[in-house]
Amino acid sequence: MKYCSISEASAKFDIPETTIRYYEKKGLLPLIERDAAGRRLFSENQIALLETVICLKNTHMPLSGIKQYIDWVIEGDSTIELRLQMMKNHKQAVLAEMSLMTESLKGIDVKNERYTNRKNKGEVGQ
Amino acid sequence: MKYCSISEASAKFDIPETTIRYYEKKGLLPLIERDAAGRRLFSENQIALLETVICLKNTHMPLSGIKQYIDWVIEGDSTIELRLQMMKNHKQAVLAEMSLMTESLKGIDVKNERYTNRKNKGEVGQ
DNA sequence: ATACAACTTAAACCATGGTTTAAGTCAACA
DNA sequence: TGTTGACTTAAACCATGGTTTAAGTTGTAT
Repeated sequence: MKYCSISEASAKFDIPETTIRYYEKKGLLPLIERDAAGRRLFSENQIALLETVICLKNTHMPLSGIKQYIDWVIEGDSTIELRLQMMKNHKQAVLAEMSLMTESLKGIDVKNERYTNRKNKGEVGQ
Repeated sequence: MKYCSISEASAKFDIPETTIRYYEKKGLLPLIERDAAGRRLFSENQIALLETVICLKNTHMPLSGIKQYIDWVIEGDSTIELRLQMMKNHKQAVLAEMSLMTESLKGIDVKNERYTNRKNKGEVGQ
């Protein structure tokens, strides 16, 4: 199996090494191996897990939630139903958040149009 | 003109009164009037401004950015171009963020499908 | 008139998600 | 051999976005 260093993992996902160490300390990246000098060695499995962590982070799951998910991964196949349910709930939350963002963007656009109109008409206000 | 109390504003937008006071303190809600007892009175204009603040917050603009925007609103029509440009940039940032969220959701889905397959096939792994 | 709910303030406190610092270890190259 | 650069650690520090606390004022209902 191919291993990679923390600097390679950092470059691969464009996140600081400090953040990777922080995630490990928080329990989001368990079971990372070390070389003779104590340096982290990321297996392909660990890289896949880190990618999952990043996907969950990108969709605004709190680190505590990500940790719960990772704990279930470590626990094994008995937790697959729990994980699927968690992901289902999370996906709904993300879609709701994106809806809110879309609605809020619309609200902002409405004001922008007012500005643009005012610019041409010389009105005053917010 | 119709005025409303902090509790009415709080109810209208479903945000805590403490948060509204915090926003005022941070300069996001300037020029709020007071009654004889020193209580906040929100004019329709203020309510519209609060709605803008909330739209910007919902789309993850930092409070410091929202304050800049509000400062420009207060400054008057000479800042309309600046505001339009800011909103244009912000909108691009929000669309990029939503893209990343959508991509990350896909990444999560791929893993979920693997789980579902494994559940049926009895494989092992993340 | 008195009790209650709703309001006021400034300041301390809190959670989240990192980042920075200080001190040290190690491998490889000149 | 020594110095350079990448790595290690624990712990302190930081920014953001509020929330809570403590102490006090006000308006309305009984």
